[in-house]
Amino acid sequence: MPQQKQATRDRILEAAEELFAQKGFEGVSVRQIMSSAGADVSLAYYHFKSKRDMFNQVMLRRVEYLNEIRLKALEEVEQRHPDDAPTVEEIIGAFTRPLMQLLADDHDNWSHYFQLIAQINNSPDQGGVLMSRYFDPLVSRFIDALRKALPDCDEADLYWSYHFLSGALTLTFAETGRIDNLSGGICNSKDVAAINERMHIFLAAGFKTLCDKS
Amino acid sequence: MPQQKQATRDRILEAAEELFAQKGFEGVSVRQIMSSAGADVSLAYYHFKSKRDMFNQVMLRRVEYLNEIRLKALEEVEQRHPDDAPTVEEIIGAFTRPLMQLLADDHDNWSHYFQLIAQINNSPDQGGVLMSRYFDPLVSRFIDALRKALPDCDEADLYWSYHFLSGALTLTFAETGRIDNLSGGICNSKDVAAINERMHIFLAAGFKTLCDKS
DNA sequence: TCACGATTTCAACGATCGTTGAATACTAGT
DNA sequence: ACTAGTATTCAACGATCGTTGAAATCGTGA
Repeated sequence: MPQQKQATRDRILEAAEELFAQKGFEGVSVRQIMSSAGADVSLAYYHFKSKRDMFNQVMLRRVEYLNEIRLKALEEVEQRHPDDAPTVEEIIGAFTRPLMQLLADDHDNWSHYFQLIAQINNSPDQGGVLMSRYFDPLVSRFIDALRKALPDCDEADLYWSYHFLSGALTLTFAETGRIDNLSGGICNSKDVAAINERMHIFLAAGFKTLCDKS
Repeated sequence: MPQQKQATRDRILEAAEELFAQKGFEGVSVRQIMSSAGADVSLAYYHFKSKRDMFNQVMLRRVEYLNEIRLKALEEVEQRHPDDAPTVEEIIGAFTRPLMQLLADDHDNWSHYFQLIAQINNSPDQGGVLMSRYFDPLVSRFIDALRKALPDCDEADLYWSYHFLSGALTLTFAETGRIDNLSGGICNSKDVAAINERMHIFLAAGFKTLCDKS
């Protein structure tokens, strides 16, 4: 694809990503997206088949890279343990820290993408199929690692633990500002460092306790 | 309000609740809601000021009862401990079990309301202010109880722990079916008993571990 | 039985929606 | 400079959106 066309396409996708993340798929019109991208409405249908196709391309644009760096983080942790299994904290850290790092770098507007994922993960309509489509291969790989770290864990406990992790993680992505209100300013939704210090500790404790309950 | 009018209003609110929960505020038209309620479009504007007002009434209809039974559950737990503080597990159980009980009873379509809350909690646009408006007084009351149960806990740790709890809880409400796919059928999104056995264990462990990390 | 107010229906408003085909501007190779 | 194809703009389609005012129907007390 020529450089210029690619640049326009990316501008559209970035505008779409931000607006979809804020207002949801139905809450934004193609006109609003194209206006925010500084282009004519009908140009959307030169670059994409439909609004839904545009949404799919927004998702696809980043998901491959995301799964790649998280898999690499897991492999690095595993290579540090050639004989035994990594700890639960290490595995969960490999799952969450690459994302936190992208947020902390404040590059390429990753926060918008994560906000979009937060909405999708919690949408009863299509959330299940979309999240499974994009993330289940990677997640299964992480669950395999966790199973080795928790060899006596019941399978259902393992999956439910991941479910709780997923909820905690994606609410963090949403950056709704609620914790700011609730805590009276003690906490800040966008304080990545504060989250990075705490999330894997909280979640690893949940995993270990639930999976040892028998 | 006359009985008949109230009945129609409730039919509209129930249809709106279900559709808002599935598709979001912008994803559903007033015509769809009224058609699902079996009434004329313009009747919506006899009973409500606007679509947004209808949405607010959907929220308000249940929130008072919800906060009431959860507060009562907390007070019961506290009365069982006249001298010391309740355990973290007990407090979190008082926070989550009344909701699980409503789901288990399968009465009055509470699942739709909870799905709606899941979406709102994770919506970057208005999620923070809406959740704070409806739930922060009750949540502050629970955090007070947790502070007593964890007297050495850092304030930020306490609030972040609640944040992770909130994410895990509301993703459970969403019932997206993702855990069904991911686990290959081992887990079921709607299996309230399975959740009830696990959630408070996972979350209480997170609270206790994070708040004792110092 | 009648009348009156409360509830519901009918018909339509302007605005905006997603989408399309034709016309225009641009860019690269000759 | 000319041309061919690529990228963008213009104008408009029918459908649906939230909302409204007036007409019709209903239930109720006189």
